[in-house]
Amino acid sequence: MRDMPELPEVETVARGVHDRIHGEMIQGTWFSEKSEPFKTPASEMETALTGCRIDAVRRVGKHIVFDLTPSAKTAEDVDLQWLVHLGMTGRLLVSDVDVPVPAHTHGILQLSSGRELRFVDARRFGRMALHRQGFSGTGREPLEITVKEFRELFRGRKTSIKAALLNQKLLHGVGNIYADESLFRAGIRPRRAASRLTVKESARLHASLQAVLKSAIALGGSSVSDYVDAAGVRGFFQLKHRVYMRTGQPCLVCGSPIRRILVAGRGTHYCNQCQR
DNA sequence: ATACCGACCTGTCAGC
DNA sequence: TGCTGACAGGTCGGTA
Repeated sequence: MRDMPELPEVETVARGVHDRIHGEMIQGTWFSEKSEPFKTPASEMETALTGCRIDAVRRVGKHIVFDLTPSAKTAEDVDLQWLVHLGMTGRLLVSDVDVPVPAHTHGILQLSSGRELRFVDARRFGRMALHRQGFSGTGREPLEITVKEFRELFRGRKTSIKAALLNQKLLHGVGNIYADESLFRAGIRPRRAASRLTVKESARLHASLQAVLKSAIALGGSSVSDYVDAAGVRGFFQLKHRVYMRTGQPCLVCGSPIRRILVAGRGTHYCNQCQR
C-alpha cells in the first residue's frame, strides 16, 4: 500500500507544514535540473520566492497553497502564492540542513530558522508553480458544497458517477480511494450514470463522501509529524477502507467478495450486493 | 462543448 | 538468484 495523496492527506500535510514554518522568511531556493515538470520555470520561482515571508500554508483541492508576502512589495506580487501538488508520490519535508537530502529531491526552500522545506517526488507527477491571482482551485470543495449544489454538479453528465467524482473541475480533492469508499458507503455502483442518481442517492453520496473525508482527516492528524518530518504515511488508510484494494476479500457488510473492475481507466473496487 | 485515452514517471512485485 | 514486464494513478494534451 502506497500513500496516495488525496484531500485528507494533502490537508494533513498542509496543516503540518503550516504549523512548522508559517511566519518564516524564504532566504534562498534550490530547484533540481529536472525542471520540466514544473509549471513555472525554476529561475522564475527562485527570483519570486527569495525574500518572501510565508504567511500561511493551506489546502485547496489537492493543492498546497503557500500565501506569501514579498519583501519588496509590488502591485503585481501582492497576492503571490506558491503552489505545490504532490501528484502520486510527492512529499514535503521540514528538515535541518545537516539531514542528508533524500534522493528525488526537486525543490528546496531555505528558511530563516535554518531549516529547509524539501519537495521530494520519486515519480515526478508532482508540480510546483507560482500563482498571482488568488488560487481557488479547479472545482468545488467537497467539504463545503451543499447537498443541493452537489446534486446539480451531475446534471446532464453522461459519464459514470465514479468518473464524475474524480473530475477535478467538478469537485476537487477526491481521488481513487475516496471515490470508491464513498460510493460503497452510499450503496451506489461506480458505473452508474452520474445524471441518473436519484435525489436520495445523491444525498447519501454527499453525506458519505463528507463523512469519509472527515474521518480520514481525523486519522491523518496523528500522522502529521511522521509524514512531514520523516519518511511518510505508514498506511493509516487500511484501517478504514472497506473496498479499496480489498479485491476478493469478503465485504465487511454482506460477506460477498469485493470485485475489481476498470472505470475511467482506474482500478475500481465495489461490492456487487451492497451497491446498486 | 464533453468524454475518452494514452503518456508521463519510477518503485514494487509477481512470475519465470 | 536475478531479471523482465505489468501495474499503480493524478493530470494533461490530443482526438473523437
